[in-house]
Amino acid sequence: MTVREKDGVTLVTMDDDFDLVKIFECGQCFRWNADETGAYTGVAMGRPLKIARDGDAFCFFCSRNEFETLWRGYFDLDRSYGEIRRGVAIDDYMKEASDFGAGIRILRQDRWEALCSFIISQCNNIPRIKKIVEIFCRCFGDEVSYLGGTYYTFPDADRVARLTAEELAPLRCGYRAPYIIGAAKAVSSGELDLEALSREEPGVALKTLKSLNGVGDKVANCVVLFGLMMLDAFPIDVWMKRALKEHYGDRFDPSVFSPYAGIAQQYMFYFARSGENGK
DNA sequence: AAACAGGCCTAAA
DNA sequence: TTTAGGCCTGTT
Repeated sequence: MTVREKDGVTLVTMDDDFDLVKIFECGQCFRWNADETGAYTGVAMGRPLKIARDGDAFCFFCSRNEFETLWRGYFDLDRSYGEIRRGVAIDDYMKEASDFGAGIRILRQDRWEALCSFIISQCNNIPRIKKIVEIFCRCFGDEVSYLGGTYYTFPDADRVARLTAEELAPLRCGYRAPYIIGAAKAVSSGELDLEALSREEPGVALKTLKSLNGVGDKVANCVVLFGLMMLDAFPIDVWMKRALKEHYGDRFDPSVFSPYAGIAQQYMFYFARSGENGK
């Protein structure tokens, strides 16, 4: 990887898996959107960012300093996903799935945002999740100007903890509203310390998250994987259930992919969902 | 129009 | 420990 700043933007050449479309469309995040040129813009950790492909490099529309302090970690650029990808290709099916998903990386997302987003995700499809999250940020996040446009940060837990379910009505997120507020109160009060949780064993983190009302096994595993960056977590949704049953029968032990079961899961999930159009 | 969506909760076997 | 029904809302 080479990094150089030029005319106020940062150009990065990647020597490892890095596919913008796959990273942002594989279902792990909800706030990145492509424009007509294929460039993606999103907001994470309170900062907006645009990324465009530029020949064999990627153009990050931020200073080199911001790239190094924020985005390098966010995109997990110091881990070799190519190596992990080849490692989880344990059979013909996983070889096909991991080839198909080559370029995916797991984003080091904000912990609270991940918790909140995956609570919203339950029993919803991606377009609707994105819509709800966007309204949420627009209503309760902070306004940020960037490249001539207006963006909104993800509202922090303290802010959300002071809201009522009625105030969340514009989100049209239904029965998930009290779940969101409950989680916000837990985080805001300090009763739930996500930062500390990220240093615990995955099993402890899982159990702690599941003690929240509205957080079950699936959502908790997503938060552990995408929010706490524990790459061995293995969320199983309906797509994964189908794929696992079809290729491995009724019993399956994700520890065959350890310590990267979560990444294997993402290849499997993205591959399984690839038949769906538009969603 | 009724069923379903990237679940979860509760009640009941 | 597993299963059924209900839940907000939007789409098909």
